[in-house]
Amino acid sequence: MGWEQELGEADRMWRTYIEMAKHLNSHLQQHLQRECDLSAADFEVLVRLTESERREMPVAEVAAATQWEKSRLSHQLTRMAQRGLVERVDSDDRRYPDVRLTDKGYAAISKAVPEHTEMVHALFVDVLGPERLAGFAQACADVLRALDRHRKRDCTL
Amino acid sequence: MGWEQELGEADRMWRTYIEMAKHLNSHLQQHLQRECDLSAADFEVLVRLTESERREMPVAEVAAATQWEKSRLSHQLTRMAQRGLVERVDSDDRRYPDVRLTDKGYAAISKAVPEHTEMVHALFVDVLGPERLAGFAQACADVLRALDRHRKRDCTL
DNA sequence: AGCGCCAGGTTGATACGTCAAGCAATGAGT
DNA sequence: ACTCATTGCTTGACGTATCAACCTGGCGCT
Repeated sequence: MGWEQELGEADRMWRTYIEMAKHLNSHLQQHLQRECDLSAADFEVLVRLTESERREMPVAEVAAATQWEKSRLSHQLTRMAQRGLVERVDSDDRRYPDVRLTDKGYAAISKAVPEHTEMVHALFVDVLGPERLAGFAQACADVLRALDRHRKRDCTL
Repeated sequence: MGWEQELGEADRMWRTYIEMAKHLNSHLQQHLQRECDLSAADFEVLVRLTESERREMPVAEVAAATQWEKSRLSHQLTRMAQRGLVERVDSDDRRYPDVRLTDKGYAAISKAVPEHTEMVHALFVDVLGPERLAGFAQACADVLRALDRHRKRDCTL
Protein backbone atom coordinates (compact mmCIF):
# COMPACT_ATOMS: atom_id res chain seq x y z
CA MET A 1 0.00 0.00 0.00
CA GLY A 2 2.73 2.43 0.80
CA TRP A 3 2.39 5.32 3.16
CA GLU A 4 1.16 3.53 6.20
CA GLN A 5 4.24 1.40 6.63
CA GLU A 6 6.44 4.44 6.54
CA LEU A 7 5.51 5.58 10.01
CA GLY A 8 8.26 7.81 11.26
CA GLU A 9 9.38 8.17 14.83
CA ALA A 10 7.09 11.09 15.31
CA ASP A 11 4.03 9.22 14.14
CA ARG A 12 4.73 6.31 16.43
CA MET A 13 5.04 8.75 19.30
CA TRP A 14 1.75 10.28 18.32
CA ARG A 15 0.17 6.88 18.42
CA THR A 16 1.61 6.28 21.86
CA TYR A 17 -0.03 9.44 23.05
CA ILE A 18 -3.36 8.45 21.50
CA GLU A 19 -3.20 5.05 23.14
CA MET A 20 -2.37 6.55 26.47
CA ALA A 21 -5.16 9.08 26.31
CA LYS A 22 -7.69 6.45 25.31
CA HIS A 23 -6.78 3.98 28.01
CA LEU A 24 -6.37 6.53 30.76
CA ASN A 25 -9.71 8.03 29.93
CA SER A 26 -11.61 4.79 29.82
CA HIS A 27 -9.99 3.58 33.01
CA LEU A 28 -10.94 6.68 34.96
CA GLN A 29 -14.41 6.65 33.50
CA GLN A 30 -15.05 3.03 34.36
CA HIS A 31 -13.79 3.55 37.87
CA LEU A 32 -16.09 6.50 38.37
CA GLN A 33 -19.02 4.57 36.98
CA ARG A 34 -18.42 1.45 39.04
CA GLU A 35 -17.55 3.05 42.35
CA CYS A 36 -19.71 6.16 42.34
CA ASP A 37 -22.36 5.50 39.70
CA LEU A 38 -21.41 8.70 37.90
CA SER A 39 -20.61 9.20 34.24
CA ALA A 40 -17.79 11.51 33.26
CA ALA A 41 -20.40 14.06 32.22
CA ASP A 42 -22.15 13.83 35.59
CA PHE A 43 -18.82 14.29 37.31
CA GLU A 44 -17.91 17.36 35.34
CA VAL A 45 -21.20 19.10 35.97
CA LEU A 46 -21.10 18.31 39.67
CA VAL A 47 -17.55 19.61 40.01
CA ARG A 48 -18.48 22.87 38.34
CA LEU A 49 -21.42 23.29 40.67
CA THR A 50 -19.27 22.86 43.74
CA GLU A 51 -17.20 25.76 42.52
CA SER A 52 -20.02 28.03 43.57
CA GLU A 53 -20.47 28.97 47.21
CA ARG A 54 -24.20 28.44 47.12
CA ARG A 55 -24.12 25.12 45.28
CA GLU A 56 -26.10 26.91 42.63
CA MET A 57 -25.35 28.82 39.46
CA PRO A 58 -26.93 29.96 36.19
CA VAL A 59 -27.02 27.37 33.46
CA ALA A 60 -24.99 29.67 31.25
CA GLU A 61 -22.16 29.64 33.75
CA VAL A 62 -22.02 25.87 33.73
CA ALA A 63 -22.10 25.97 29.96
CA ALA A 64 -19.17 28.37 29.88
CA ALA A 65 -17.17 26.31 32.33
CA THR A 66 -17.71 23.01 30.58
CA GLN A 67 -17.61 24.44 27.08
CA TRP A 68 -20.51 22.24 26.11
CA GLU A 69 -23.28 22.95 23.68
CA LYS A 70 -26.30 24.35 25.37
CA SER A 71 -28.48 21.51 24.17
CA ARG A 72 -26.12 18.88 25.44
CA LEU A 73 -26.07 20.56 28.81
CA SER A 74 -29.82 20.83 28.85
CA HIS A 75 -30.27 17.12 28.16
CA GLN A 76 -27.65 16.26 30.73
CA LEU A 77 -29.31 18.40 33.38
CA THR A 78 -32.66 16.80 32.62
CA ARG A 79 -31.20 13.36 33.19
CA MET A 80 -29.36 14.43 36.32
CA ALA A 81 -32.49 16.08 37.67
CA GLN A 82 -34.42 12.85 37.10
CA ARG A 83 -31.82 11.02 39.15
CA GLY A 84 -32.02 13.65 41.86
CA LEU A 85 -28.44 14.90 41.57
CA VAL A 86 -29.41 18.48 40.71
CA GLU A 87 -32.55 20.55 40.49
CA ARG A 88 -33.58 23.42 38.28
CA VAL A 89 -34.41 26.62 40.10
CA ASP A 90 -36.15 29.64 38.66
CA SER A 91 -34.08 32.72 39.31
CA ASP A 92 -35.35 36.31 39.31
CA ASP A 93 -35.03 36.50 35.55
CA ARG A 94 -37.15 33.64 34.31
CA ARG A 95 -35.24 33.31 31.09
CA TYR A 96 -32.11 32.10 32.77
CA PRO A 97 -32.93 29.38 35.29
CA ASP A 98 -30.34 28.26 37.80
CA VAL A 99 -29.15 24.78 38.57
CA ARG A 100 -28.65 23.69 42.15
CA LEU A 101 -26.74 20.81 43.62
CA THR A 102 -29.04 18.67 45.75
CA ASP A 103 -27.88 16.97 48.91
CA LYS A 104 -27.74 13.71 47.05
CA GLY A 105 -25.61 15.32 44.38
CA TYR A 106 -23.35 16.80 46.99
CA ALA A 107 -22.95 13.44 48.67
CA ALA A 108 -22.10 11.82 45.35
CA ILE A 109 -19.47 14.33 44.37
CA SER A 110 -17.99 14.37 47.85
CA LYS A 111 -17.35 10.69 47.56
CA ALA A 112 -16.21 10.81 43.96
CA VAL A 113 -13.66 13.60 44.00
CA PRO A 114 -11.19 12.08 46.45
CA GLU A 115 -11.35 8.72 44.74
CA HIS A 116 -10.88 10.26 41.37
CA THR A 117 -8.00 12.42 42.56
CA GLU A 118 -6.32 9.42 44.10
CA MET A 119 -6.62 7.57 40.83
CA VAL A 120 -5.20 10.48 38.87
CA HIS A 121 -2.24 10.60 41.18
CA ALA A 122 -1.62 6.88 41.11
CA LEU A 123 -1.85 6.63 37.33
CA PHE A 124 -0.45 9.94 36.20
CA VAL A 125 1.01 12.42 38.65
CA ASP A 126 3.09 9.98 40.66
CA VAL A 127 4.14 8.02 37.61
CA LEU A 128 5.77 11.06 36.05
CA GLY A 129 7.16 12.73 39.14
CA PRO A 130 7.36 16.49 39.64
CA GLU A 131 9.81 17.58 36.95
CA ARG A 132 8.53 15.41 34.17
CA LEU A 133 5.00 16.38 35.10
CA ALA A 134 5.91 20.04 34.79
CA GLY A 135 7.47 19.44 31.39
CA PHE A 136 4.45 17.49 30.30
CA ALA A 137 2.06 20.22 31.38
CA GLN A 138 4.17 22.82 29.64
CA ALA A 139 3.99 20.81 26.47
CA CYS A 140 0.21 20.58 26.80
CA ALA A 141 -0.03 24.31 27.32
CA ASP A 142 2.02 24.92 24.18
CA VAL A 143 -0.18 22.63 22.15
CA LEU A 144 -3.21 24.44 23.51
CA ARG A 145 -1.78 27.75 22.38
CA ALA A 146 -1.09 26.34 18.94
CA LEU A 147 -4.68 25.17 18.78
CA ASP A 148 -5.97 28.58 19.73
CA ARG A 149 -3.88 30.24 17.07
CA HIS A 150 -5.09 27.74 14.52
CA ARG A 151 -8.71 28.23 15.52
CA LYS A 152 -8.41 31.99 15.26
CA ARG A 153 -7.12 31.65 11.76
CA ASP A 154 -10.03 29.36 10.84
CA CYS A 155 -12.58 31.79 12.20
CA THR A 156 -11.27 34.80 10.36
CA LEU A 157 -11.39 32.95 7.07
CA MET B 1 -16.94 24.19 50.20
CA GLY B 2 -13.33 23.32 50.84
CA TRP B 3 -11.37 20.80 48.85
CA GLU B 4 -11.92 22.15 45.41
CA GLN B 5 -10.20 25.43 46.06
CA GLU B 6 -7.10 23.65 47.28
CA LEU B 7 -6.01 22.55 43.85
CA GLY B 8 -2.30 21.87 44.00
CA GLU B 9 0.19 22.39 41.22
CA ALA B 10 -0.20 18.81 40.14
CA ASP B 11 -3.95 19.04 39.80
CA ARG B 12 -3.74 22.18 37.73
CA MET B 13 -1.29 20.42 35.45
CA TRP B 14 -3.68 17.52 35.19
CA ARG B 15 -6.39 19.89 34.14
CA THR B 16 -4.13 21.39 31.54
CA TYR B 17 -3.62 17.95 30.07
CA ILE B 18 -7.35 17.26 30.08
CA GLU B 19 -8.05 20.52 28.32
CA MET B 20 -5.41 19.87 25.73
CA ALA B 21 -6.64 16.37 25.03
CA LYS B 22 -10.22 17.52 24.68
CA HIS B 23 -9.49 20.38 22.33
CA LEU B 24 -6.96 18.54 20.23
CA ASN B 25 -9.33 15.67 19.80
CA SER B 26 -12.31 17.72 18.83
CA HIS B 27 -10.27 19.81 16.44
CA LEU B 28 -8.92 16.80 14.60
CA GLN B 29 -12.31 15.17 14.54
CA GLN B 30 -14.05 18.21 13.13
CA HIS B 31 -11.41 18.62 10.49
CA LEU B 32 -11.78 15.01 9.41
CA GLN B 33 -15.54 15.33 9.29
CA ARG B 34 -15.59 18.58 7.35
CA GLU B 35 -12.85 17.82 4.86
CA CYS B 36 -13.26 14.11 4.31
CA ASP B 37 -16.74 13.28 5.56
CA LEU B 38 -15.30 10.66 7.91
CA SER B 39 -15.92 10.25 11.62
CA ALA B 40 -13.04 9.32 13.88
CA ALA B 41 -14.45 5.81 14.04
CA ASP B 42 -14.59 5.55 10.26
CA PHE B 43 -11.03 6.75 10.07
CA GLU B 44 -9.76 4.24 12.56
CA VAL B 45 -11.40 1.27 10.85
CA LEU B 46 -10.16 2.35 7.45
CA VAL B 47 -6.60 2.78 8.71
CA ARG B 48 -6.62 -0.69 10.20
CA LEU B 49 -7.86 -2.16 6.95
CA THR B 50 -5.07 -0.56 4.96
CA GLU B 51 -2.64 -2.34 7.22
CA SER B 52 -3.50 -5.53 5.38
CA GLU B 53 -1.97 -6.26 1.98
CA ARG B 54 -5.25 -7.43 0.52
CA ARG B 55 -7.35 -4.58 1.89
CA GLU B 56 -9.25 -7.29 3.68
CA MET B 57 -9.10 -8.94 7.08
CA PRO B 58 -11.18 -10.93 9.55
CA VAL B 59 -13.51 -8.89 11.70
CA ALA B 60 -11.78 -10.25 14.78
CA GLU B 61 -8.51 -8.75 13.66
CA VAL B 62 -10.03 -5.32 13.31
CA ALA B 63 -11.59 -5.76 16.71
CA ALA B 64 -8.22 -6.64 18.22
CA ALA B 65 -6.50 -3.70 16.55
CA THR B 66 -9.08 -1.15 17.57
CA GLN B 67 -9.81 -2.69 20.95
CA TRP B 68 -13.48 -2.09 20.41
CA GLU B 69 -16.39 -4.14 21.60
CA LYS B 70 -17.58 -6.59 19.02
CA SER B 71 -21.02 -5.06 18.93
CA ARG B 72 -19.72 -1.57 18.41
CA LEU B 73 -17.59 -2.78 15.56
CA SER B 74 -20.48 -4.68 14.04
CA HIS B 75 -22.73 -1.62 14.07
CA GLN B 76 -19.94 0.53 12.71
CA LEU B 77 -19.26 -1.90 9.88
CA THR B 78 -22.94 -2.01 9.03
CA ARG B 79 -23.06 1.75 8.70
CA MET B 80 -19.83 1.89 6.74
CA ALA B 81 -21.09 -0.86 4.43
CA GLN B 82 -24.26 1.13 3.81
CA ARG B 83 -22.14 4.09 2.82
CA GLY B 84 -20.07 1.88 0.57
CA LEU B 85 -16.76 2.32 2.39
CA VAL B 86 -16.33 -1.37 3.17
CA GLU B 87 -18.04 -4.63 2.34
CA ARG B 88 -18.52 -7.84 4.24
CA VAL B 89 -17.05 -10.94 2.60
CA ASP B 90 -17.71 -14.52 3.57
CA SER B 91 -14.46 -16.34 4.16
CA ASP B 92 -13.96 -20.10 4.09
CA ASP B 93 -15.17 -20.41 7.64
CA ARG B 94 -18.66 -18.94 7.55
CA ARG B 95 -18.56 -18.03 11.22
CA TYR B 96 -15.92 -15.38 10.81
CA PRO B 97 -16.67 -13.13 7.88
CA ASP B 98 -14.02 -10.78 6.54
CA VAL B 99 -14.25 -7.08 5.93
CA ARG B 100 -12.89 -5.58 2.76
CA LEU B 101 -12.00 -2.04 1.86
CA THR B 102 -13.91 -0.94 -1.23
CA ASP B 103 -12.43 1.36 -3.83
CA LYS B 104 -14.51 4.17 -2.43
CA GLY B 105 -13.19 3.45 1.04
CA TYR B 106 -9.67 3.37 -0.28
CA ALA B 107 -10.13 6.68 -2.00
CA ALA B 108 -11.50 8.20 1.17
CA ILE B 109 -8.69 7.03 3.39
CA SER B 110 -6.07 7.96 0.81
CA LYS B 111 -7.30 11.51 0.96
CA ALA B 112 -7.77 11.58 4.71
CA VAL B 113 -4.49 10.21 5.97
CA PRO B 114 -2.18 12.88 4.57
CA GLU B 115 -4.46 15.66 5.71
CA HIS B 116 -4.75 14.18 9.14
CA THR B 117 -1.03 13.63 9.40
CA GLU B 118 -0.37 17.16 8.35
CA MET B 119 -2.71 18.41 11.04
CA VAL B 120 -1.07 16.26 13.67
CA HIS B 121 2.29 17.66 12.74
CA ALA B 122 1.13 21.24 12.71
CA LEU B 123 -0.65 21.02 16.04
CA PHE B 124 1.47 18.57 17.94
CA VAL B 125 4.70 17.22 16.53
CA ASP B 126 6.10 20.49 15.27
CA VAL B 127 4.90 22.41 18.28
CA LEU B 128 6.93 20.26 20.64
CA GLY B 129 9.99 19.67 18.51
CA PRO B 130 11.99 16.44 18.51
CA GLU B 131 13.39 16.27 22.04
CA ARG B 132 10.31 17.38 23.87
CA LEU B 133 8.24 15.07 21.71
CA ALA B 134 10.44 12.16 22.71
CA GLY B 135 10.09 13.07 26.37
CA PHE B 136 6.38 13.40 25.99
CA ALA B 137 6.05 10.01 24.32
CA GLN B 138 8.22 8.43 26.99
CA ALA B 139 5.93 9.85 29.63
CA CYS B 140 2.91 8.45 27.80
CA ALA B 141 4.55 5.05 27.58
CA ASP B 142 5.22 5.11 31.31
CA VAL B 143 1.63 5.99 32.09
CA LEU B 144 0.52 3.19 29.81
CA ARG B 145 2.68 0.74 31.72
CA ALA B 146 1.26 1.97 35.00
CA LEU B 147 -2.22 1.44 33.60
CA ASP B 148 -1.39 -2.10 32.55
CA ARG B 149 -0.04 -2.94 35.97
CA HIS B 150 -3.12 -1.47 37.57
CA ARG B 151 -5.43 -3.38 35.28
CA LYS B 152 -3.66 -6.65 35.97
CA ARG B 153 -4.13 -6.14 39.67
CA ASP B 154 -7.83 -5.43 39.16
CA CYS B 155 -8.33 -8.56 37.12
CA THR B 156 -6.67 -10.88 39.60
CA LEU B 157 -8.79 -9.59 42.43
C1' DA C 1 -24.15 -39.81 13.05
C1' DG C 2 -26.31 -37.21 16.56
C1' DC C 3 -25.69 -34.24 20.58
C1' DG C 4 -24.69 -30.21 22.95
C1' DC C 5 -21.00 -26.73 23.57
C1' DC C 6 -18.73 -22.57 22.46
C1' DA C 7 -16.40 -18.69 20.20
C1' DG C 8 -17.60 -14.94 17.56
C1' DG C 9 -20.97 -12.04 15.22
C1' DT C 10 -25.27 -9.88 14.86
C1' DT C 11 -29.37 -7.68 16.62
C1' DG C 12 -32.35 -4.79 19.59
C1' DA C 13 -33.11 -1.72 23.53
C1' DT C 14 -31.55 2.10 25.80
C1' DA C 15 -28.50 6.10 26.92
C1' DC C 16 -25.79 9.87 25.18
C1' DG C 17 -24.22 13.70 21.78
C1' DT C 18 -25.31 16.80 18.01
C1' DC C 19 -27.98 19.46 14.98
C1' DA C 20 -31.83 22.28 13.77
C1' DA C 21 -36.02 24.17 15.02
C1' DG C 22 -39.00 26.09 18.57
C1' DC C 23 -40.16 28.83 22.61
C1' DA C 24 -40.31 32.33 26.16
C1' DA C 25 -39.04 36.56 28.45
C1' DT C 26 -36.75 40.89 28.08
C1' DG C 27 -35.46 45.32 26.03
C1' DA C 28 -35.31 48.57 22.14
C1' DG C 29 -37.77 51.19 18.59
C1' DT C 30 -42.01 53.48 17.25
C1' DA D 1 -48.18 50.65 25.20
C1' DC D 2 -47.34 47.45 21.23
C1' DT D 3 -44.32 45.06 18.24
C1' DC D 4 -40.51 42.70 17.31
C1' DA D 5 -35.66 41.28 17.49
C1' DT D 6 -32.53 39.05 20.52
C1' DT D 7 -30.80 35.85 23.64
C1' DG D 8 -30.61 31.73 26.02
C1' DC D 9 -32.96 27.47 27.14
C1' DT D 10 -35.57 23.41 25.76
C1' DT D 11 -37.31 19.93 22.62
C1' DG D 12 -37.24 16.38 19.00
C1' DA D 13 -34.98 13.73 15.64
C1' DC D 14 -31.17 11.32 14.28
C1' DG D 15 -26.49 9.10 14.53
C1' DT D 16 -23.56 6.70 17.61
C1' DA D 17 -22.03 3.70 21.93
C1' DT D 18 -23.05 0.21 25.22
C1' DC D 19 -25.29 -3.78 27.28
C1' DA D 20 -27.59 -8.00 27.12
C1' DA D 21 -29.77 -11.42 24.59
C1' DC D 22 -29.64 -14.23 20.71
C1' DC D 23 -28.21 -16.74 16.57
C1' DT D 24 -24.90 -19.69 13.91
C1' DG D 25 -21.62 -22.67 12.26
C1' DG D 26 -17.82 -25.60 13.52
C1' DC D 27 -16.00 -28.91 17.14
C1' DG D 28 -15.53 -32.64 20.47
C1' DC D 29 -17.94 -36.28 22.87
C1' DT D 30 -20.56 -40.53 23.18
